[in-house]
Amino acid sequence: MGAETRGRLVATAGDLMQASSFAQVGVGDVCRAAGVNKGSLYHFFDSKEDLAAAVLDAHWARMTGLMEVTVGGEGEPLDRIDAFVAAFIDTLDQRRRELGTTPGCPIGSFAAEFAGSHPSLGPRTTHMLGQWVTVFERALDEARALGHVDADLDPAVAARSLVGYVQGMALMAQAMDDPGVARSMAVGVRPLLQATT
Amino acid sequence: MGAETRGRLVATAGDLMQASSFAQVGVGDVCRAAGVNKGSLYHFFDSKEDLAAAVLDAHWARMTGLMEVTVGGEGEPLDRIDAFVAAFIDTLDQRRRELGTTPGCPIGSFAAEFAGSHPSLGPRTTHMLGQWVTVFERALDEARALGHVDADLDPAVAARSLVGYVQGMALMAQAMDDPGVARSMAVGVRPLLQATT
DNA sequence: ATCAGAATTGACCGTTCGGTCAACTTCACT
DNA sequence: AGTGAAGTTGACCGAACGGTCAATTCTGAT
Repeated sequence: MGAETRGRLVATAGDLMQASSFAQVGVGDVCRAAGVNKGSLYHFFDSKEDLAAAVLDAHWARMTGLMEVTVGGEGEPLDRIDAFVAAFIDTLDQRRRELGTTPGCPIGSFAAEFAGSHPSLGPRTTHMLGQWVTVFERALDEARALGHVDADLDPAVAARSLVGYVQGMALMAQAMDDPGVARSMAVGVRPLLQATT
Repeated sequence: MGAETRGRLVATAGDLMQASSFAQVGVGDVCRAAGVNKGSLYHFFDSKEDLAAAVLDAHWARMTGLMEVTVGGEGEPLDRIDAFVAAFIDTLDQRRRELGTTPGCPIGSFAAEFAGSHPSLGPRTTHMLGQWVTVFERALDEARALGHVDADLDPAVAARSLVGYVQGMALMAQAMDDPGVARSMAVGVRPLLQATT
């Protein structure tokens, strides 16, 4: 079945691109690493850009899955946000073991590479970050109704700040090649949200 | 004098690379935009990597300059940190006007692109981020001595969190192509530092 | 005025890139 | 068993890449 080949291509390309970047990884590299010929790759994908879009979607699917079981789970909203951050850092750890180097946030890295320069991939990442903000925003609405955060807090702004902070955590961990850096930064989440409990 | 040509090459390469990325910008692009022949570029720089190192140093020089007049200035330490953040966002605004698109943090963007994949540029960016953290850390030491932040606060961790947060601010602003996003996130700086005043 | 070295030119090189293609094999379905 | 689509192969293409180089011009010190 070709679906398996396609999946292997997406997974391999995702690994390579997360370990370095979209531009640094050639389609030849992906094919070699995946054990697939170039013609096959272009049977499944129209272009390198199309492959990158599939990679991005795969990353985003994993991210939304992570959000569902944490932010969308049970318990108090701020605890659920904490749970997401912890789980996110765990994936950093896991990916570091798989890739041999600490990656950044797959969404954020693509966003930084494509923003303002790539006409289709850039907006796609921007939209994902926007959805991400919305998920946090809903949890913060809930927390505000419960009085768990300061009443003056603007959930929309705070949610955006939180996504940004997570991006910064990932970037610092990537630069230092140590997920522990992100873990130490996690204590800043609650203060950032002006939690009152 | 050749120094001017060299400077124009660094400035042009800096603009192009900040608007997209190192890998996306070819030396031919840089030469064309700078009005310089390729041979001249290789008279001043050993390689594209060498050029990128010069670009990075130029960015870092501007950043340290910004830090000196803000964090290293007069007044209370937390106010000086606020001043830096405000000035940093101003440069985002200014660069957006110059480049036509909102850039990320020049240091952070390079760090994300090179970390773990480029043997000389990666560590260089990491070192810069480390120095950046140290500057904040000293200001936070001062703030702690003055009782302006919670006594339990670990200045080293908080300083790293702050640099990360600034990176996240820049990334979000870049993705949304709106420095206003970063400006709205600035209100999170004080809470992040657990300021008590 | 001279001359050495810096700066500049633009053609050129080998490689790698993203992408194409016609031919071949495998698979699902009747 | 037969058939058409899906999947696979590997050679191939033009363009763009980073980088080189011999030749030429500019420049500042003597």
